[in-house]
Amino acid sequence: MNINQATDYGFRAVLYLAQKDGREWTDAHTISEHEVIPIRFLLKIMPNLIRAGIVKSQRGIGGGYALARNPKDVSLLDVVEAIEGPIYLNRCLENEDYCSKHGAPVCKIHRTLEEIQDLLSSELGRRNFADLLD
Amino acid sequence: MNINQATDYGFRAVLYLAQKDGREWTDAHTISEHEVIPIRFLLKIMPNLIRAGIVKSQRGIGGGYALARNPKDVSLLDVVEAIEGPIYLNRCLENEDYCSKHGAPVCKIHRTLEEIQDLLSSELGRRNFADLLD
DNA sequence: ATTAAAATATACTCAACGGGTATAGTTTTG
DNA sequence: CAAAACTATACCCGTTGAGTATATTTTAAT
Repeated sequence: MNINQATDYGFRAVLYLAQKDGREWTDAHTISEHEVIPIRFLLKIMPNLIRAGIVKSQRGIGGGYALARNPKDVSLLDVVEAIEGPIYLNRCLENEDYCSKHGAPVCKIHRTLEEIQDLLSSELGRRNFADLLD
Repeated sequence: MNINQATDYGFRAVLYLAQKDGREWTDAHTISEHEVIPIRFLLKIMPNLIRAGIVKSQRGIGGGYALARNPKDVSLLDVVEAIEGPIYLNRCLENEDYCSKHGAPVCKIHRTLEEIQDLLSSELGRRNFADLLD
């Protein structure tokens, strides 16, 4: 029950870019050094943030990455979902077929976990990267 | 970011026993059939619940499992922790050494995740198995 | 046009974990 | 003592996590 390392690196990369406030390109090497992230791993993670519209990139000399949106419009949930996909506390909340009692009218455990999952999502959605800037 | 299958089975086994309200022993075979849990896997999971003091067992003819406490005194968190161990949203919340920026005075991301983790724990702690009984 | 600096795409590795199964043993009661 | 139960330990095997390697493409400066 936790976020993975890639997501943790993603948080830190986004926070680092948020400090620049979209003014300039920052290359992977710089992010990697400041945030202590293995560079090849970082380079694999970044495209996920780009596909999610959180970050933009520029190739070639002088290129790098920058935030694509205002820090206050990027939530922790955005980053988690960009890297790990949607959050499901229990796999039966992803697909009912996973429930071995599948067909049982409504599972009380299932519903309770769903409530907690919704709470978790909304809490991650409330925190944005502007709040995280000192 | 989810609970594992063993924990889901654990929830269901405990809920099933809660319905019996500690009055009698229920053997693994019966739980396995009613809750559609592979019996050998169930037999591996149960000792975790026993070590946590949630369930008690009796060997021999007529034996089986029963709740060791009142259903209202068993929370979802109790079962999660019995089977998966403590909840850590991020591994740096388990041990600071996992933070590659280890030594950074205080990480804002770390602190925010901790808040959310505490919320999640308390929410899982609030729901007990008496509530889950129809 | 060429070169160098960047990101991108794809594939690979390797250990750990998830989800189970198998075998052998112990306790209890009849 | 035999049968019914739980217990302990060890194995299996596919997937995921975390990261590395190689080759390619885009871009800007010269």
